[in-house]
Amino acid sequence: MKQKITFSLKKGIERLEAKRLLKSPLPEKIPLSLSVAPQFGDLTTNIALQLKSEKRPMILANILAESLKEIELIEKVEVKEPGFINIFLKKELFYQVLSSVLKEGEKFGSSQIGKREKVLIEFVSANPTGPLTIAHGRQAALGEAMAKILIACGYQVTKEYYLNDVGVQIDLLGESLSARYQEILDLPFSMPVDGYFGEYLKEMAKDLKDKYGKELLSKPKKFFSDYARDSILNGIKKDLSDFKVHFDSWVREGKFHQTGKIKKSLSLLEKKGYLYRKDEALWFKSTFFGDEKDRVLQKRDGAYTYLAPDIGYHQNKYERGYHSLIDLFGPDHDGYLPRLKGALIALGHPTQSLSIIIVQLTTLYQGKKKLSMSTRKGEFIALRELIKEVGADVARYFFLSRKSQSHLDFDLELAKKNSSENPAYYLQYAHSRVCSIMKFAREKGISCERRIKLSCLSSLKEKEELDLLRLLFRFPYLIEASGRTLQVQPILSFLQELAGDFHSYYNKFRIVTKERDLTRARLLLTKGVGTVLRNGLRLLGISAPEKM
RNA sequence: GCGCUUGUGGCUCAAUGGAUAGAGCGCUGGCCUCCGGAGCCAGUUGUUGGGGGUUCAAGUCCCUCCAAGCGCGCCA
Repeated sequence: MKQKITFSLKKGIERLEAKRLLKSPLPEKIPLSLSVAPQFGDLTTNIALQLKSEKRPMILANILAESLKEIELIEKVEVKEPGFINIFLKKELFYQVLSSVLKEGEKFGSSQIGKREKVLIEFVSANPTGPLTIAHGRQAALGEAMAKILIACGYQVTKEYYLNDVGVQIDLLGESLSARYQEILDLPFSMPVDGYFGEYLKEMAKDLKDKYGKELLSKPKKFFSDYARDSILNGIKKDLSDFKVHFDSWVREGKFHQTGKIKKSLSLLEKKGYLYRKDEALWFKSTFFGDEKDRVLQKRDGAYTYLAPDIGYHQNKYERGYHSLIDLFGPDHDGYLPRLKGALIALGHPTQSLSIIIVQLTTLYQGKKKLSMSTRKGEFIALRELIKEVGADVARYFFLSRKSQSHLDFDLELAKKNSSENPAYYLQYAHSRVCSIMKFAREKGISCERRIKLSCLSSLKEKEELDLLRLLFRFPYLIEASGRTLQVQPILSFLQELAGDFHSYYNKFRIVTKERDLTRARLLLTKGVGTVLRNGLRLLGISAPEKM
């Protein structure tokens, strides 16, 4: 429908051009958006306001509006000051939408705009030095949702977790565990200054003592760091699976050190002239790409900095055939971006091929008290505790109901207290209500499972019914927009509106009545609403229960 | 000090530069002999941090000031 309208508008504009009414070049894109309020129709365009002309926008708008009236399924076209063109669609179109919802089922809302393009989305990637925190939970919820949305838009998506499994942090982790082990054996011990002080290492040390007694005292450092790393990693994997987040691929940083990939990327940079030596270290000219200073890639002692393997890793993503990369990072990485982006541009990759999304922190409150979140100091609320307190669905709802660049305040007490009146349940309740109505109808022997007759839908005449149909009509466009902008939150707002309208409708009208055609039509509408709710919730990773 | 992000009812947050700034929580008062009351209906709450500017149109863009969070290593 949208395509037909933009096509017609385009032709209209070309005619204006031919009459030499325009001063500006033809616009590349015709803006056509879903209207914000019912009195402005279903679709609206401000194109007449954007064209530069000697004529007033209202005049242009009227000319363009004329040509739209020819299109099938358009009820009427109105032009409003200062030059909006508002398009009202016919009821029949909405009946058709409902019938495609019912026909397509769980596919409704999907599209092929991604053209099977390969996309790699990397998120969480927490170091295996401690349990996942709430901040990681937010990234996990967002990344998982984005991936599902992109898949629905027809992209080939790989979800990847990059594991920093080597280096100073892991050494420190091992030393910390080793110290805790000595502590629990009542031997003198000293924690490294920058070590990890969380309770989880004490517990791990206790496990070691229970299993092996004093046997491990002679083990080398590497034993402790490997042990700590692997058992924390197992914990992370379990947390993720409890949070219903699944990764297609796990990549270890260690692999890049071994295979010489880092060296290869660096020599490529060198060939292009972006590297130099100073003070016995190897530097990258990141200032050339807008960074505040140049960065060291290889230290005086020959070891790589964090940046070097990361360049190798990203280069490797491109080599694996991905056209576009998405990274979700925490806000502590924002100063880091210019160097990474700079390096990838230096390697010849188009700047638009890399989208980096900074996911802001979540500040956790217990009532008025702010809880700190440092993994090293051991002060944090683990994701698993949050899930235990409020459940995975509620946690997801909170994470996704804010746009990613907003700081999010999460009051644990409130979330617990309000658990029975939680906004997350509002959506799920609407879905269960749909299921319950369908069940009621089935038990009464009323079936609407057979072939859908459009003629029966014409009994849907109430304003509330048409409004619900309008919402169903919007859904596919919303998913497309979400796939383009990587904004997840609008889907949640939409579902909230759909659930709200359905709840109101249910309270105002009876679905199952004595009139057969009306009942059948309303049941189909109910079923369609349920399908869209379920599809939307699935994209967000929130379950859609049939009963609550 | 510099950089990034944020500032919207009492609280937590929405609003592709568009038309009357919306939800939830809270508070007040109503609604089940009938498809689930985890719901619905009505009411209450706003100089969108302050000040300038751009635009037919600014919560949204630009400048400036104020406030909060984060970041400014040959750490990761």
